[in-house]
Amino acid sequence: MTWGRRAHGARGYHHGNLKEALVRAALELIAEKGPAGFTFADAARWAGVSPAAPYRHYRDRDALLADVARRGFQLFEAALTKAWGDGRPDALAGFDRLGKAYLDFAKREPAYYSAMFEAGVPLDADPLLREAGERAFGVLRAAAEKLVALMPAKGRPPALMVALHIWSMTHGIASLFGRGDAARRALPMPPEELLEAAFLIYLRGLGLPPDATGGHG
Amino acid sequence: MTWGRRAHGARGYHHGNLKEALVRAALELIAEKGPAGFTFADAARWAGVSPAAPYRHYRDRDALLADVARRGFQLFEAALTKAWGDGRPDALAGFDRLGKAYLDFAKREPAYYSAMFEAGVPLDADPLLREAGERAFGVLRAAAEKLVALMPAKGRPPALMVALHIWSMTHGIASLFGRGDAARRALPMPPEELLEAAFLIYLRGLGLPPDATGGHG
DNA sequence: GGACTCATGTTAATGCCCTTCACATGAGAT
DNA sequence: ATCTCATGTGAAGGGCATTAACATGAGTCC
Repeated sequence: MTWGRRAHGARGYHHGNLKEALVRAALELIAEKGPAGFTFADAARWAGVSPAAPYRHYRDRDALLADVARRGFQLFEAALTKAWGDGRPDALAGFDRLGKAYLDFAKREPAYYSAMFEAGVPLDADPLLREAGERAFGVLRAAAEKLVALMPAKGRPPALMVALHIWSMTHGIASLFGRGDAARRALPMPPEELLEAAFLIYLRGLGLPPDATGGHG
Repeated sequence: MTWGRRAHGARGYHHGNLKEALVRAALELIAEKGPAGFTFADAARWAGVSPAAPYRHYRDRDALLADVARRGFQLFEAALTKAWGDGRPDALAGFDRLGKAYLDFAKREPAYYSAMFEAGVPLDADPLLREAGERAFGVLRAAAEKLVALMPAKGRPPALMVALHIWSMTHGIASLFGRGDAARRALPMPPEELLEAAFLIYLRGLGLPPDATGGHG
């Protein structure tokens, strides 16, 4: 009962910043027990308020989850944008950082990642959520545009398709092997290496200049 | 209350086949409301028994879910094995069927697929579950062995890595775009085409004989 | 300053679900 | 016919989701 009244700056009757506290609580609880084992009442308890208080800020548990997912997509977009670094010094290097940033996000922010991709949050639930997700994907797509521009125009694949391939591969690896949790499969190599090798093979299949790939995997 | 007493062959006090009925109920309910919106009590109601009855067959809700996942992996393995067809007439054709069978399973058996990959069932929970999952993956791995055997020994990639790449890519596509549900993203092309194109590019990147790929995507 | 208003919290209450316990039933063994 | 045990029932305790009625206090308007 005395956990955070002063520590977090909470006051007496009114919390003052309950919405943010609920989001933090959700992240803690999701990271701890998975998206399924997170309850609205838990979040309220964690924030030090009564079980009914969260309803003043979120319509229901799913709305809170959707908000967490939306914030996650924003952070995700920022991380991807930073990693891409406008494709410098070249698109290949940028792509490599992009993939690592994706896996890194899944590993370092498993709670956000769960909410974004595994919690079964319907994207239609919130237009803001859908938009945030599409903006994050937009980074991948813009990167793919620059990547295919390296290729000779003849036989150049659609950038959207390339972006979807990269996304699928990376998400597949993150989803199957991404977290060190006990719930996931074991791997004979780190996920980053698995992904990097896949990138190199895929890019070679696209006909990208082999000299820029730094040799072999 | 009268829905299935006779229709499903259930008797009076004793159901007679409750375990199977619970599995079917779980599949129905997961398909309908997702793995999260499935409750033990619902399954009991669906089977026409009291809420306490399922506990005679499963320790708890998660155990039922794990059993559904285990059965799913068995069906999955059978579907993949059949699709692979021992790599005839060649490994490329077999691989193509394998990918389609993977997506097809995700689409036709969303309830099984959810339980297997998205319900957060810990693989450690049941040794039988883990084994079933590994046997299903074994089909992919055996196929990858035959595939890399087509390549010149020099620079031949590890078959396990190839299997993991294929698995990740396919799972990524299935997970992100696989089902027609409203909860998933829209695609400018059917997932099967997206996957097939990725296969072709990836195999070309591996240096597989281009003439066997049938031209381009 | 004092009263008003409204966002934000609380308590209480309902209904559902999870889980366990004591008890009931009936199918198969002796 | 009786015994036994797997299987099912009903009731009960505890928790969560959700709503309704009420409480608090921060900001606003005189």
